[in-house]
Amino acid sequence: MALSDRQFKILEAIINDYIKTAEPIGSRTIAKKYAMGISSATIRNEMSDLEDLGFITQPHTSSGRVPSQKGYRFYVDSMMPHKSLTPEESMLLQRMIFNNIYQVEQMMRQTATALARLTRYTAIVSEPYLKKTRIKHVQMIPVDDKTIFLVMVTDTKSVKNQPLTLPAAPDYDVLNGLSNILTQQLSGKTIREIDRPLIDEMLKSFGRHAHILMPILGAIVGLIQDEDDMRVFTSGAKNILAFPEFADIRKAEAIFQALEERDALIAILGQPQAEDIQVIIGTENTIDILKDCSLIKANYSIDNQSTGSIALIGPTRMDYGHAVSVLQGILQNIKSVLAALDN
Amino acid sequence: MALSDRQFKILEAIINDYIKTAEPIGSRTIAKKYAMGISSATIRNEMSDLEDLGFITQPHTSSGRVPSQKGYRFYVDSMMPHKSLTPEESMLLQRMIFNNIYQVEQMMRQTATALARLTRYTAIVSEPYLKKTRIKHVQMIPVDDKTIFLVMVTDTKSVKNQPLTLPAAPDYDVLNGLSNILTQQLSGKTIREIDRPLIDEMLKSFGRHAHILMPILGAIVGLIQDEDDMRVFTSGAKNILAFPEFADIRKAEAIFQALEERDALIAILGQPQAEDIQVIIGTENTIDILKDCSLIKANYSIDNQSTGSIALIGPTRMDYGHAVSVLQGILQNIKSVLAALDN
DNA sequence: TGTTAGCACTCGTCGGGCGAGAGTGCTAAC
DNA sequence: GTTAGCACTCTCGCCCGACGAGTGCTAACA
Repeated sequence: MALSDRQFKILEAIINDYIKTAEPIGSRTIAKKYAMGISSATIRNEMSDLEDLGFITQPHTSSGRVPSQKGYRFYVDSMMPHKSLTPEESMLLQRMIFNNIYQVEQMMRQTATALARLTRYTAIVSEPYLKKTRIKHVQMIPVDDKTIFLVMVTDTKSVKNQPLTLPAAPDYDVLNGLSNILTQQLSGKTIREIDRPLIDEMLKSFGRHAHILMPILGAIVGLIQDEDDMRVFTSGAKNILAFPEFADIRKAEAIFQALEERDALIAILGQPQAEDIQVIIGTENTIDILKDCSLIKANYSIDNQSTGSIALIGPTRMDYGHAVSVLQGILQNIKSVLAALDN
Repeated sequence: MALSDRQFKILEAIINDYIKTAEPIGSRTIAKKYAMGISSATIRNEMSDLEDLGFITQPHTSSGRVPSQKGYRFYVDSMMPHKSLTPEESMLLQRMIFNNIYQVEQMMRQTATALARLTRYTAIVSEPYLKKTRIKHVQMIPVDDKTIFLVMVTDTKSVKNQPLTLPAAPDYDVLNGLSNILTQQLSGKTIREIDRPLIDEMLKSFGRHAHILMPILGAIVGLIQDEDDMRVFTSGAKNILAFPEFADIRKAEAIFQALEERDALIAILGQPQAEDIQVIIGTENTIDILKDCSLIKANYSIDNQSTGSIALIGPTRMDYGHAVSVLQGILQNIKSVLAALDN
């Protein structure tokens, strides 16, 4: 079901044009503007096929075509131009980011500002942080044969809990024993201090229940990450208003709302992923507010311990190529600045 | 030119109604809704007079009346109801502000959030800060017979200058002498350290030029405040979108832009004023972006040295009574929290 | 003299109708 | 397989008239 060369070119033209103009694009326009030596009628036939394949849609009969979510996905995966920053952009970036950096917080702010300015989208940046909350007590409680409750008390005197589904949950006595082991081994530790030897030791103590240790540790880390507050900065929220897709104020309002709430921002940034730069288009995002938006996201880390994320939010009709290149450029800068700060 | 009792009541009705509905209000509506025992025709006559007096205007012939800026000013000065917080509001406020306060920054954030939530306007809060930049050198340069240039060098090696208009500017030699006195007395000092005895001493040294000392000191303090960076928090920017007066996205955009720029925010907060709570309506504000808005502003201080501001931005059609009462309530809370933190 | 009813008038809004324009799908010919 | 041509669809902007809210003025009334 691969696209023919011509279909590819037509799809590319449609997406590029739509990214620029936000207007549905018709066969005649393509024929004229992109001069590919075929008539508009032929293009119409191809467009009809592209629509059948799900790459483009019509807002209404007898209007031009608009890329669909699948179309954008294909674009990002297979035909996005690999732009690099223009010299002006790089210089601006250097100037903005290295200007007066004397602490991480400031760098994060500047990063967010730079991202928003260069892309004209909305930037979210989370601070890399060192996890510091200490575990005090861990207790597991059986719920049913597959589920247990994990309860944790931290040195900040907060109690957190989370249900946990296991292939087969041990019974009360066993859980109690395991809870004791966990408390003994982890009490007083931050999650940074849970290292390989410690894990190996616990695996041994867990004996035949070793297989449930990692899910439990994962949950504990999650709870603490939740507890540690990570600062999040945004910039360029107002850029949203410039896009015709947000002319309806209520849509914009929902996004502004989210941008003001730390929890919402953290949810948007989500868990760090393995990939370098991730592009999440429209409803690929599970967060409802962003169903009309795309999110471009990257993570960075310092010595694999402390990680932060940077992301861009824009309409699904984003200039993905440019946004990705700016994000990459900034990522480079962050890394070098952080390295410099570390010394 | 005092208003008759009846005119007063009619104006009050118009303003209260308009604050609620954002719709021009006609004579019949007043007659029906506010049952003041006179016919709509009479009200029409009175409204015509109120319009001549400048308190209300018509968006177009044959539409209802809308309060003018002068009308709002009169309302705020003379007829604003003195509301106090509802018990729910006070409790919410207590909960929000005292919840988990362990540092000033967090309190500021929470204050901004609370203000925005309770009023549904946009809140700006600046952190109280200890001025720390030290003066190194002060030099005054004559420009013409009324104006001098004040140039200051600080220990952070930045040079700042500002024109200053005086009733009669001394000539070059005098200014030079006075500059020397200023530099001698102020060098190495922060603005916190400019106290009464020091000022008295300088007044003596200034001799017959004593009267220009205070404006000069004012300018110096201004320049340093400018230099010291003060953190500013905002909350509820998205509330702006809910007002029909900002249905035109471009207006909203300008405000969002300002809310994202620290310098703009500081300009909005402006210099601390003597008054407790200030209401600045529409074009009374010199900042262009806010010409369609009103600003309610208050300052607070710790031992008269370190001051911060809190402010609310809304459409000129604001519920001034409520906003002022919330601001007052929050001010109280800030003061007590700060006092507690101090110990 | 102040108040009111009545009336003519103004102006913005809303909905319907209409033409222009953009774009499509289909058909038939090349 | 490609293209010209054509009928058709749908949106958009425009005009127009009806409607309603509201006014100012006048004349009558207490």
